[in-house]
Amino acid sequence: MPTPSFEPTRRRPTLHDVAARAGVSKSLVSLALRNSPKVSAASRVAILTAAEELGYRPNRTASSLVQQRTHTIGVHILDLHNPVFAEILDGVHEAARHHEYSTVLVTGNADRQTEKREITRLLESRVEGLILIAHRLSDEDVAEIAAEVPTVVVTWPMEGIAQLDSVSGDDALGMRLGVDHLVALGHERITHLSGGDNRIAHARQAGYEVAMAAHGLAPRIVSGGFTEAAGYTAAREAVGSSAPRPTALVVANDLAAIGALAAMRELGVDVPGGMSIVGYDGMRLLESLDVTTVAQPLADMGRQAADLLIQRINQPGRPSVHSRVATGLVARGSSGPCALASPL
Amino acid sequence: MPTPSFEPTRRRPTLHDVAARAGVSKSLVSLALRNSPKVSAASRVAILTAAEELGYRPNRTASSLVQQRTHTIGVHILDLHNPVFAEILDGVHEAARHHEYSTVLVTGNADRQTEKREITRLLESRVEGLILIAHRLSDEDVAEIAAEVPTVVVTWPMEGIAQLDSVSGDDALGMRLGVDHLVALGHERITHLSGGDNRIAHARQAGYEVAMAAHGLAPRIVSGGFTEAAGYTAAREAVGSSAPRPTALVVANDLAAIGALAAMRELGVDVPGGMSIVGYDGMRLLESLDVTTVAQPLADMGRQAADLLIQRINQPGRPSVHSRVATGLVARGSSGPCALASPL
DNA sequence: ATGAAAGCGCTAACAT
DNA sequence: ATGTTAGCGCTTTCAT
Repeated sequence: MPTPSFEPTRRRPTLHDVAARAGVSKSLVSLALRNSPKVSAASRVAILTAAEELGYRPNRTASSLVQQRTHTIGVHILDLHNPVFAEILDGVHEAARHHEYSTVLVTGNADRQTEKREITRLLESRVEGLILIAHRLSDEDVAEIAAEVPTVVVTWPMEGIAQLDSVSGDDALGMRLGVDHLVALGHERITHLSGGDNRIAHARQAGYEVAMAAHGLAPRIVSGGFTEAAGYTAAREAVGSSAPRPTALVVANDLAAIGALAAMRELGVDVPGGMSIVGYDGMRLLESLDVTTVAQPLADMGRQAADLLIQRINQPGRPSVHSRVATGLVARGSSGPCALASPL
Repeated sequence: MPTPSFEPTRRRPTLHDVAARAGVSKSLVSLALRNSPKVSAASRVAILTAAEELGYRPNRTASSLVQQRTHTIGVHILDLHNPVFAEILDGVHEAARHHEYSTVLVTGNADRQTEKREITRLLESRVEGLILIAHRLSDEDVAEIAAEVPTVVVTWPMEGIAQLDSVSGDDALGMRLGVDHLVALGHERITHLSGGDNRIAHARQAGYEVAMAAHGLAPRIVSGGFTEAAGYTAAREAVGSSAPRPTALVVANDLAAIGALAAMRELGVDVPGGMSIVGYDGMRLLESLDVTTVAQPLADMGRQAADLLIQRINQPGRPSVHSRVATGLVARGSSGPCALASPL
């Protein structure tokens, strides 16, 4: 098979070139290349051969322009460093491929300005729909985007916006499960390391507060973030502060829980002997690390998001769907009985 | 600020619509929107206002077509689940933005067919260059791609292909550092958990073999892969096999090292007391996990890749560059003195 | 089964 | 400073 090379001098072959070489018209080449049945076998062979010989490569910018369709959905990811998002993406990819949509992936590095710019780019590229796997945009920004193109927000419910669907876990329930688990193990001094100042962190923190109140326990919150570094710092603060040391930490997400674990190691606090730790999200890596977490069906969330999006692309007017997926506690080695509870 | 919404019925506004509303010609609108200095202040205001009111959104497919440029580079990532790649991407993004290039990200899930399809899509979308952050393609495939568009391969040196640059660490040196470290700690029974059947795994395995030979030690290899699961399985096999149990494991990458750690925990083998473990790649997460690793400057590799690519886009003829970045051992808590060496 | 022609939304060369 | 025109590479009527 020849490998034509295109020096800057030589123009890339176009449909026109293929047509000329095969001795047919441009339109026929176009049909043949898209497997239309109304092309004779002879022409088809001639065309395919010519295309092959020239190293023809269809130009999607041209076909998108004329078709007014891109068959592409845009996916924005909050943070590529968090494996959680990769797991959600697996589901998105699977569903998108199933419906013969391409995906194009961008990230805003959890920075509002960058996010806006990247999403603008997607819109200018005329993606047919958008999946936001977490974001830092304002409600107004999201509403504007959703007015322009079908949109699905993954990770929290965002109701009341037209043309917008969402897929999320139940943070209140999840936090309740985490706290219940620790209380059942005899813990009472349970500190929450928060995820900082963003929507999902707030929801989880609120869930924690409600759950603690339900057990008649006083909430203790240290503000943190969704990264290992933030979890590390918050955990040190939680342990080092003047108040009586907590016996358990419910952390805003898995990554921060890993940071909290690192802090305990450094402080010489045994886990779970001296401190129980519970994460949130259910990323696969935590299985290897033997960390208890509140798990969500991540790939399934991605799959649902893509399905909902493609449905809406095909039927823009349909009512919004706000799917809530099941959340469950996965108990592992980082949580155990409270040492204070059983006097030894 | 108005938020125009585009029902399926209403067409998206185009340059033409903006021009009509502002009472000027299409070309002037085009100039104004791109901040050309040769547009009068009055016209500029009228145009910007009209665009705003209509909710005008430029169509990149059209402008790419006419300009014959996309200002976009395509990035293929082997595996989004491996945080190593996210760290490389940070560098790519930084450099790309600096040169005002957009990036579009695809992944082939480490599957050759999918990789080819995704890269084909990028080529059809007329990306101006390609960065392959690891891949599973054949040399022929890569050569064909590089003949068509400037390409940079990250993670291993790929010499002898025109229009192709590469950025990689030195796997032979890296493995040497890992083995030296363990030998210095008194280890002799050092088993390598390999990365499976792919180029980079082979290079690391070869490096291990040379390093062992240099110390007059017999190599022991268990074949594994680049995931936690593969590392877990390989580690169990290494420990469970009939031969005298190794005292140290040099693992093909960090993710597999995490799996190996999990296996040790499950088997009740203390790390580093009963087993030392060394990873490879130097991903940030390992700091939190306190795991020794052979580290590469990941973000810097990404930055270099993007810089090289953009250089080549601007100067297609220049000779190939094969950059090798510095590799260094980062000793942490997962490696320690060999218990057998110091009789206690 | 095949071809001619129009046009998608935009930029750029060339007027004026 | 602004308008006119041509055309990027493709798909899609509409003829034949």
